[in-house]
Amino acid sequence: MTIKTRFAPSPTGYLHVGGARTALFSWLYARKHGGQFVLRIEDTDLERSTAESVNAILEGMTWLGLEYDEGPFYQTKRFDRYNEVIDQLLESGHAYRCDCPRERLDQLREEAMARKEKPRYDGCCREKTVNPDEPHVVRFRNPLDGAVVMDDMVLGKMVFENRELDDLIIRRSDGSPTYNLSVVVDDMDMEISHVIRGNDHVMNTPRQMNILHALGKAPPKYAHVPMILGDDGARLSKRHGAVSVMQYREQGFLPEALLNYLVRLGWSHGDQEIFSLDELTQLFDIDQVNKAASAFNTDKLLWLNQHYIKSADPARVAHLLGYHLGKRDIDPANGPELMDVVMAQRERAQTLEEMAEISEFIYRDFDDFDEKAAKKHLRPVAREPLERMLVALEALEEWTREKLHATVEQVATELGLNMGKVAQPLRVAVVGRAASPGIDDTLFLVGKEATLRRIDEALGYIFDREANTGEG
RNA sequence: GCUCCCUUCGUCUAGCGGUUAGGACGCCGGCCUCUCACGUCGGUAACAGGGGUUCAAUUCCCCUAGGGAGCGCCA
Repeated sequence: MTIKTRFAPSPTGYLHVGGARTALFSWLYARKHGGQFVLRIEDTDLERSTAESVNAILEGMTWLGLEYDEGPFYQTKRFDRYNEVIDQLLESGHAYRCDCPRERLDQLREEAMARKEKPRYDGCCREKTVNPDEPHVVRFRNPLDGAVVMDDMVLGKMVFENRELDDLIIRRSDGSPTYNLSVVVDDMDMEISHVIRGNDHVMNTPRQMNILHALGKAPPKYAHVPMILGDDGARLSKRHGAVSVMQYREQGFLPEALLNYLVRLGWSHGDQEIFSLDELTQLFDIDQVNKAASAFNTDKLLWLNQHYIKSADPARVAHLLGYHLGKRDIDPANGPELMDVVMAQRERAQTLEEMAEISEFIYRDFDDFDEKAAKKHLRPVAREPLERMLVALEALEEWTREKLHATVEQVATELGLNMGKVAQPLRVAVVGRAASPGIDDTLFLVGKEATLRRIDEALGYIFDREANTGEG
């Protein structure tokens, strides 16, 4: 059997992490088995589907690198086919027209709830003959007894009693097909062998299997993957911040980090945490996926992201960093080689956004010293080391890390101080705060001109402080 | 309310009848060190509860509790 999976989002919002993981699982499953992966846009809800959402989903898939072999298919372009199937069902008696007014349906629901029963359609029109020219919907004639058995690849064997199911609408009064009908037709026509989807679809499965059965087709294999919960264990929602995959890019995450994080939510391979896509296509399997929902933990994602920032090709990281610097109105061309910045900062940043932030000092003078840092390091005792550094650096002809390191070391030795006593005031003077890459890297990246200017500024600051407090 | 599903450290998880219940993130501490990090070493912390089955249950069964999903002319 040739393996074919699909990812079928509805374009009513952005691609979120839950959808992305489902897509990843489907993609991996297809890749692992040398099969095909299909992208299908489920836009039968004309009211809520938008072109922006379609673009956002396509963009998200591209960013993640989940390329599809077929599609994107749009259900709105297949209405004729769905109607053909509905008519076929009508003809064979597996479906019937229903003209129950909405008010009656609402009332039915309320009454059932009041009786503490599950709200279901009562089958009122099952045996009625409804005029096709009058307003009506088409319902699927679900079997009244018996049971549907689904052998789910993650949930295991599940049995649904037909009497728990009601006659679902498969064609709306406006003539458009509904979800449960169109998925069945599409999965059938596109020869999807494995339906991998979110847990929220479990209850649809027996209905879809019944429709398939009425059509005389064998059902595909199903795998219902658990939901992803928010940091707080509650259902993931907009309240949790970045739920859209593209927001993670904006925040400076690498796609491989997000993918690696997502695949470990519900799936594992022994104690291994880091997986390349190649490894995953070898190791992943859907029946090892957990049944229980899992909570999204941003701290772990950050850890993975830093791991990938550290191990990714610096040239690529540099390119990406350029984008994030640009968001801060910084033109990387007006500074050192971006690669040098990356090499100096990649062990200090968990995201590219953070890397851009902590690298600002390289490109422009800061407005104020960090209060705590200045208080601690820009004290009168630091005046002499800084004055000496100023002179020594001014005289330095080769602005290299080696020379810079030697200079700092020499000044420290001359004054009988340890490195820290010189490097820290110098760091605060040049960076504005107490944390930065090694002092030689820091000075190298800032450049001679800005370094001298900022040391001078810092000396002025110390001078003012001495004058004001009488410290000394 | 009804139907179905789930339940190991705070979080992600390993475990598939006999383990000092393992790893990872986080957190705490040591080392490294010019700062911050990185790295490294160590520590903290879990089988939801109750019944069975068994020589033996985290592992199998049942019940309870808690959590989730579904119950649309949404997907």
